[in-house]
Amino acid sequence: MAGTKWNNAVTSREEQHEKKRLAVLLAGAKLFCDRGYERTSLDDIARELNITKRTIYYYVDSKDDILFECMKMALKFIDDVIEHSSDTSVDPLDRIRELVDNYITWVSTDLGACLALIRDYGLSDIRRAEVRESKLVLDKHLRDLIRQGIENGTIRPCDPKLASAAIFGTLNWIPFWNRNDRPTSNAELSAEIGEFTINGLMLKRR
Amino acid sequence: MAGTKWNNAVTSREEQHEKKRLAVLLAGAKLFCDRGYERTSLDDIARELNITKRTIYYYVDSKDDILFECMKMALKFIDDVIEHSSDTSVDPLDRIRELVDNYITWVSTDLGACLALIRDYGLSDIRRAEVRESKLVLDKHLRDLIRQGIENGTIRPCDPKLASAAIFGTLNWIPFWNRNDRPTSNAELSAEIGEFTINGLMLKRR
DNA sequence: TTAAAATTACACTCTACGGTTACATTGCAC
DNA sequence: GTGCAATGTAACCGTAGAGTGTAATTTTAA
Repeated sequence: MAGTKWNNAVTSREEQHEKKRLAVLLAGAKLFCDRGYERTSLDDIARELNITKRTIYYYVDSKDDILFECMKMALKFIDDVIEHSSDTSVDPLDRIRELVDNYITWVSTDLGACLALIRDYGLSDIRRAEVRESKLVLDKHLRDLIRQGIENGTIRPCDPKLASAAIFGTLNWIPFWNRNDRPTSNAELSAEIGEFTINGLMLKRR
Repeated sequence: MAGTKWNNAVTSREEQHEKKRLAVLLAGAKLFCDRGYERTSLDDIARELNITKRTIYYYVDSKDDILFECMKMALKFIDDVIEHSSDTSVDPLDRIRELVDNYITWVSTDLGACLALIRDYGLSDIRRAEVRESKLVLDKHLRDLIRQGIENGTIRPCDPKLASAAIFGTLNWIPFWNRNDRPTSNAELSAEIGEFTINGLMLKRR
């Protein structure tokens, strides 16, 4: 029964446990994004998975945990993004472009959207600090790239902090308007939003 | 006593009533923005104003009402913005610039920030539709300006819908990161974010 | 086959909060 | 100085939802 409900291949017990735990977190992420953290009950999540609330507690300790684990997973992606745009032989502007593309793809998933859509009010102070710290790391990274581009001469002189905020604004805003039945494709987002941000940074040739 | 608490000048009863009602709404807006709608209790709002919950109900019918009235007030500003950028003798790009500046100023207030920060989940279907409609009107207006700029030749060819979304992204994101003890000034925001958005739209001369 | 793991059923506690009420009290406006 | 508006006090109700305890049942890896 459980096998069919959770739709898992036959694997070791431990693997299955991890998979099911993940399913709980993902269902949470989806619902949190769709209707907000506070307005999502554990029964909602249970219903989404065709299980009982009690089972959820078999995999996580609390509702807060679900949110926090989602955010932690989402934030782990940041390492990858930074990694992917850290080849110093590539022009900063191109590295920014790649970062933007990766971020667009990520923020279009339920897990990624959590970072933009869900405020961190519900988290404990320590956890909130942890989340904010991770976000700040990425922000710092982008600011650095912008700074390099300015020195480089490819990016117009500007305040890297505010330019970074502007870019993350366009990116984080995507799930606010693009979560619907007929979302704009990532390719299109990348083409238009990507172009917009790069253009916003670029030096005008006169 | 009431006079000191609410800090009102001596005026007619009706005026005072309206003023105090407004104070309730503004206090609500502030707290909703600071800690989220769901996490703000009516007692919180009452405490903020040094009054009792009972008094709040003397001015509004429900918590929902507070949010809705805040949003309605915030959205009324949209008419002004559209009005202010409707002088067809001015270049579309300049009109966009003015719209951006006005929006930055507005979104930096508690009331304006409501529009960006607070999701409309809590509202009834009718009210939510009303809010979304108003937002859409502004969105359409910006898209129009962009379209005109493209025809004009001052704005590079792009999808007006996505360009508009990108711009509102940078703008709406401001209260997400700039609500703190030492916020970046509107002037600076306007200079940097404004420049960024305009630059993002502009045609590059090669 | 079997023991452990996974899941359910379900009743239950506890708390927070929205919303309401009755009544008393204050104080302004005319 | 009287009457109404405004506010306070202090209960109270109802509900929703997080989280728990436990026993029974089903599933499944070994």
